[in-house]
Amino acid sequence: MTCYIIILTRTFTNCIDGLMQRLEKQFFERPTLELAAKLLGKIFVRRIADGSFLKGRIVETEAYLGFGDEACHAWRGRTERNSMMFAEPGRLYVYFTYGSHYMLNIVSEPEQTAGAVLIRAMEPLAGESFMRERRNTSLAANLMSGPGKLTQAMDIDRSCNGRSLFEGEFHLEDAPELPEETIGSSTRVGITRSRDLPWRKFIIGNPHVSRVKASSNTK
DNA sequence: AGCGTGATCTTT
DNA sequence: AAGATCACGCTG
Repeated sequence: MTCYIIILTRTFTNCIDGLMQRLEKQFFERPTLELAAKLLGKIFVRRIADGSFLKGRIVETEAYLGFGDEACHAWRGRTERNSMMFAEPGRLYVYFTYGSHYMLNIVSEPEQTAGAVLIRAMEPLAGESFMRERRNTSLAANLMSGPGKLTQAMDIDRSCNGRSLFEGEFHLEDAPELPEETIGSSTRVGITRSRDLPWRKFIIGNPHVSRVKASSNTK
């Protein structure tokens, strides 16, 4: 009997998984700020060398726009570092900062228009032992609760810059749309220019959202 | 609250 | 060639 229930549960779970499709190109073809909110709850997936998967549910993002947003790397135009922000939506923009951290962004806006969504935090869903080893911590809420942490956990570095979410080792899995009242907005973290824009989006109350100094994660 | 870290960009 | 800045994380 117990066995039967387990099999039924498994089957049901697999069905649910089966219904959740890989996100295709059209999903990313929307304004960056809207994309930043719609990405919350979606599942970022990387297949690693041994064939297994690292998965994380996106719980915190920030929007960056080339035009009219002085906090964006591309606000003064194209340079060698920021050029991936001008690519077509659905590619990864990965850069190095503060002498030690890689930042993961998903490119938005049509080709030749700069825009991207910074992935700031994820909730680990698969591959946690791999992540624990890379992060050197045992606490789940410390694996991917920050933009530098999640790239370390998922072994994402400069070599991932420009990779596509529509082929190869990276993709996003769809997930049910979140109720609007579960999504919070705030100003972006760690910037000086254009600091008043409420372009940070997060899932209210989720323990994997990054801790920010003297600000709220509640609204 | 302070500091390591190094690539990138601006200014000389 | 030199200096400033930086979409951060860790220790204390």
